[in-house]
Amino acid sequence: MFKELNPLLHSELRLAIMSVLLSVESADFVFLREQTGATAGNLSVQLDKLQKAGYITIEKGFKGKMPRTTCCITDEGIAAFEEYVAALRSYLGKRV
Amino acid sequence: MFKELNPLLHSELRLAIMSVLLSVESADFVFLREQTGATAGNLSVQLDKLQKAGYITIEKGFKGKMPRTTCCITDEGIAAFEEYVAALRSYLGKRV
DNA sequence: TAAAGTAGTTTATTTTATAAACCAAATTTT
DNA sequence: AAAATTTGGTTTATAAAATAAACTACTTTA
Repeated sequence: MFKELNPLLHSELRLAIMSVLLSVESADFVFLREQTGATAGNLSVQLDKLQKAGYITIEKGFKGKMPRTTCCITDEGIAAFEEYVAALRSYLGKRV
Repeated sequence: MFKELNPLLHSELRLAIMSVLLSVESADFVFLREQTGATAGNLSVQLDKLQKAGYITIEKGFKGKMPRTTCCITDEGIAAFEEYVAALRSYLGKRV
């Protein structure tokens, strides 16, 4: 009847992160913080979880002298997102 | 950018409960347990939360000698559900 | 009448989300 | 050139949630 909702994606902030990354191919920490409105601490934790799941990649480098963290969604992440949306449909019926 | 997801509805089981109640007008405890696959304990707790939020009504009576708990969605519950779906769209883009 | 089943509730445990505190380096102010 | 502030984060602590396990009360069946 109802499909299971991937608990890693069924989180407001992680869903927002994935949503941003789906639309931009690459986003840095500050951009993600602005777009999602999250606190830096929360963002840091959730990015880590997404990376550990293999849904995003995180690269740390420098822009000039300042640290810069760049995130990209992976193919696996895209697939997981699509599956999450498909699962959601089983709850929302024709509404979506 | 992203709309807030009502935390009361952003829960797999509570969303499933609401989804069932939207489609049937009235459902008893056992039916909800079967449809959602939830344990009785979890279902009991989540029904309570939905009732306290005013999203469903719960009536307790008897079917013969056995207790029977009947649940209905309220207008407020329907409205909250619709709003939740609208908020979800901001995360899912054209996918829904 | 003892065992098993039904319909749930309550309580305890584990997970999760979030915020607060912190750190290191860079920049700005005095 | 110190001192204070800002930037870009991470780590740790706390609050909230989900879930399971244990329990209650009653009924049915053997």
